[in-house]
Amino acid sequence: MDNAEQKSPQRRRTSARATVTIRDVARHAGVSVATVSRALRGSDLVHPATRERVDAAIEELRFTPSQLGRSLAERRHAANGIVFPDLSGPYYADVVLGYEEVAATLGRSVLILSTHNRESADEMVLELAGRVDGLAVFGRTVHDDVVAEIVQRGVPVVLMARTEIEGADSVRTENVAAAASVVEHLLADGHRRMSFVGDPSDSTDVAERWAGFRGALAQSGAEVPERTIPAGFKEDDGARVAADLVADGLPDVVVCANDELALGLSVALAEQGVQVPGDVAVTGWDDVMAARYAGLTTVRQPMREMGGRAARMLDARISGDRSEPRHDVLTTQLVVRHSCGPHPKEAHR
Amino acid sequence: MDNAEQKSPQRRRTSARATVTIRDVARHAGVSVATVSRALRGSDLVHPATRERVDAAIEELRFTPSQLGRSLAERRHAANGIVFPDLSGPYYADVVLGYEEVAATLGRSVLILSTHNRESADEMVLELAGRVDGLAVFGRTVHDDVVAEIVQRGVPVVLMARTEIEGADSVRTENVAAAASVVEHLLADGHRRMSFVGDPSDSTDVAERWAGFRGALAQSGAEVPERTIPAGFKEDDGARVAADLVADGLPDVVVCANDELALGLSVALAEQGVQVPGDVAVTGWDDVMAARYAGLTTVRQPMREMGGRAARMLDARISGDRSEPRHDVLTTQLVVRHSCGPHPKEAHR
DNA sequence: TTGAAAGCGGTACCAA
DNA sequence: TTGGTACCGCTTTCAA
Repeated sequence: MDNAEQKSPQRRRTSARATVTIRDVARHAGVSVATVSRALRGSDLVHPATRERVDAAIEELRFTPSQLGRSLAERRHAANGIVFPDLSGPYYADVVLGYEEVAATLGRSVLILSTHNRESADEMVLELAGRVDGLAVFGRTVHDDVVAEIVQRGVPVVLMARTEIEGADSVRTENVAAAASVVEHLLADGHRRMSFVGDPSDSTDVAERWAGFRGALAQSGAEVPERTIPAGFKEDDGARVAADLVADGLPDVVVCANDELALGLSVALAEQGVQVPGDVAVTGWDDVMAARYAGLTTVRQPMREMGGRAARMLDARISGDRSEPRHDVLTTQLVVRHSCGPHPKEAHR
Repeated sequence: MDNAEQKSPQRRRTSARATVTIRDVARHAGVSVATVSRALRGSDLVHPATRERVDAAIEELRFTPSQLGRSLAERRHAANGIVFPDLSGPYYADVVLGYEEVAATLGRSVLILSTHNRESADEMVLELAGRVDGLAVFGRTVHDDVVAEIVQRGVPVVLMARTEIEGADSVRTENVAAAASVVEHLLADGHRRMSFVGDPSDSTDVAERWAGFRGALAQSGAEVPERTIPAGFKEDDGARVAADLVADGLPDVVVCANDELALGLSVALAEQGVQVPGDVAVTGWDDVMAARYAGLTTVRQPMREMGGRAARMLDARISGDRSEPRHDVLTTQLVVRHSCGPHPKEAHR
């Protein structure tokens, strides 16, 4: 009894406590915290009458259990993370949408992190990994060893649009065959001289698209460009390419690594009096909303599904339903629009 | 002494502990947890030699401090939340981008929640509120009383694109004057009969746009429609409106509550042989990427800045730098493009 | 059915 | 400079 007295030689730091805790509820209801906890969890080891008293106390005190205390005790965060290079652009937003949607359904909150090109990206990701039960990592936002470190800590990781890493799941979209189908379509339309805009060292996706592009051209006997025209993923990058293209002489087609690039390029070309597709055909990748309105031929990717799939894969790992890694590849689809119209020479025949 | 013995009548549940704790590090380094904690926090009350031993132990054990333990002790989450009706569409993505960017800079993680139209939205938001130090809430995703409840719990809230609530900060964009400038521009182009598509009861933004629209028309002496043509915010909603519009007779202009609506409407009209802007002019709102490529006249809103602003407002409240609520209104800008070309009659003069 | 108490993994006060 | 230890708020044995 005097034990209780001895127990608090140290005062509470704040005399007026802001938050109502489970202990307050227990005291108010005249029961132990264990009972309150049980009532909270809906355990059937609580007498109905007792439960009523507890509920009343909870109501009266406007008590909300602390997620922190709960998580610490349960040793789980009930939250997943997702890491992006950059949330701008329509592409990532859709993936996050799918991810969040599924995660929410599974009772998990979602923490997002955009690494931009911050120096501190690695640390930020490691920090994030300490706040979640599972982590989705997009593209080359994080170094391989950081991912490995996270996996080793026991946090399930699913990689999106990135080459596989030991111990981590992955979801990607099909690129090689899609690139080939783009090339084949263009060839059928009479186009021959094709350039590829994008930087294969930027991402696995671009590398695969470039490989598929070259492969299909080689197989058809058409001229295969030595290298890509390097560029980022933004409209501005496309605009910059346009200038060089006009100066160096136009090919029949410019296959771009993504839609924003293709759209920026097209606009810049038009400003310089180059007609699309009349003078040069242009294709993109992703099928973002603007591509539809710009009439851009592109490859549609199931972004939202990719996000959802990632969330589900993580859930399976977290809940222990699956332990072997899994690697999914989602199919993509060529969407032919106006920007790749038949080559003039072909059309004249 | 025997006290220590008595202290563990209860075994650890897991014999092989997965996670390395601060106690392990302390033991390994031959110091107390207090010292490890100090070393961790970079306190200068640690002897260099001691610090070295601690660092070595941390390194060797690959110790990472638990965010949960830390948060519980520090009584702060170091995380902010943001609540959306729906993350789809380019609009919200940009706001999140700005929010995350600033929050990350301020050392806070970001939890996102899309309420969609889930029944359980209120509970989900309340749950989220328990995981963060501050919360940004978008539009009418959450009932007023839920917001009030969260504010009362002491969690700073900033409302975005929503009418003010006692005790919460807010960031909005200017709507009334912008709507008036749209109308004035259209009037100057010779358009007279204007319809407004959107549901004012959907959001504060739409209500204000509708009010500005009516006000400007009334002031000009032009015909003021009795009511809006109700519609949601998606392309599909626009398409549905198109059918009715054609059946009921076209006005000179259709002013839409957002871009997606306007774009969906335009496409559907074109499919029915109605020319934009020849037969009817169309305007949108937001200036999303697709609007540029579709040549849609619209009102540009600083979405990204709105997100960033919200994050900063929360930070000020959380850190106690400010206690009185603040309400920011961001300026918007009319962007004239092809879709609202001069009215035919006007053009012929 | 209930309660006491030992965690979960840190932080920070107090005393040494 | 350090160590001991009482928290932070909740969950879950174990015993009654």
